[in-house]
Amino acid sequence: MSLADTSEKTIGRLSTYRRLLYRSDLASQASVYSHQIAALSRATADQVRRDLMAVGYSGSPNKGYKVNELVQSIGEFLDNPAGENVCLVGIGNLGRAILSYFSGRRPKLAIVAAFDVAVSKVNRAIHGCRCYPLDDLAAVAERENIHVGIITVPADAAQSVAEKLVEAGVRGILNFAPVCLRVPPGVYTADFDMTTALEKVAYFARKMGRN
Amino acid sequence: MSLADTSEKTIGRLSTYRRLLYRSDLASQASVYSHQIAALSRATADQVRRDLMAVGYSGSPNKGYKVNELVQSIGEFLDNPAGENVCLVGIGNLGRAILSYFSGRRPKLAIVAAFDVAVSKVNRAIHGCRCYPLDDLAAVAERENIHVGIITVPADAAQSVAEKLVEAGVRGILNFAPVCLRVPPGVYTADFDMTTALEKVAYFARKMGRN
DNA sequence: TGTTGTGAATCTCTTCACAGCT
DNA sequence: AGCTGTGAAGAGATTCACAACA
Repeated sequence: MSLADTSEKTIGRLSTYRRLLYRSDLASQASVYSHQIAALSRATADQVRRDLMAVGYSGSPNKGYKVNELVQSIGEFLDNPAGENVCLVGIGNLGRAILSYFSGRRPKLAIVAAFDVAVSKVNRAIHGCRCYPLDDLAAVAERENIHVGIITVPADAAQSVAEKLVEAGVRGILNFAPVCLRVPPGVYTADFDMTTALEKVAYFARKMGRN
Repeated sequence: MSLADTSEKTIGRLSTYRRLLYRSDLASQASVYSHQIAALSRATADQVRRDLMAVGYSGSPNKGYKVNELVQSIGEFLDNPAGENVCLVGIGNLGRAILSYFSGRRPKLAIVAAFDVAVSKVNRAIHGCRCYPLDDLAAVAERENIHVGIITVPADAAQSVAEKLVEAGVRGILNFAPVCLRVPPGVYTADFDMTTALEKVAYFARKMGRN
């Protein structure tokens, strides 16, 4: 339980290490070295060890880290022990794809409600997730104890949805709309824009060709 | 046309500035100050000016930047003047959502082909994009002059798809599968994992609540 | 006065280097 | 010998501060 803040980059990498450990053939081994984790991810062995300092789990020299203990320690560091209920606003193509992606995947980080303004899209279940009218957001968020939200509405609706989420008690927002949300202090926002991601890839693909 | 490398972060922000300028009410104004761009994005005015140094477009003191010229200069810096054709591999829920997202949006950065191994999904058009069997990738990539790819296949197929893309001449990959791709030097890869993105938001949402 | 463009300082993150362990 | 954990150095990104300008 370190008191120092952990950087966004480290948190992202810890999440990645855990996920890669689940899947890889290393999961069947009893123990793993930092350089093996590095080989799976985009990190160096140094960086892996540095990141693991934050979680406070120590490996042993010459034996490395016990895989199951390491995964559990990362979980204790990253996850809310009580679980985290998430909602999604905007049941379009992307919203549905995300519901499908998370469906039944992680009980401790589950999308438990989806919202939309369109009457035709609500009052049913999509990929196991209940859909409600946007007007019910505050009530459902309180009832279901939701503190994290995903925004997949069009750009011009995103800011207004963000404000409704904050008012409903949401403290963290993952935003896929192509705007930068303005939220009060105490609320964390991550913007992910598909166009920017693709433009970056196209730019560096072209630049690397030059050398 | 600066010879110095520009950082990934700056490229991402330049893409963001341009996108925000398109949409905001600033687009109708003749000129814009760095602090106005900063207010739309998550950057500071200092950072905006520093980033714009890379594109080589100069504003004028007391009048700022001419919006149309600025947008055009960023375009000349970021975009391939010949345009960039993109393909997508993996026609699942997420793949279809991405096809829909980019459909008709940017002629210079268009998804012109989609691929899947499932026979039932190919030989038709989705959101205006032609779908082919994965085996046709090399032929179609050459014919359509494709050098950027998007991966939306399951985790265990992603590495193999990445290798096929590279062999077909792709130099940049945007990967949505939850693995870190191994690609040869000269190929640029960006991994975006939805679970990691959401876990980061949940983590910081919880931490901020403490203070 | 209020802005741009940019050197210099600061802050953050990564990598190096190595002591200590098994 | 080969690993972990970590102080210290180095690299990279951001912010400060201010000259030049309109």
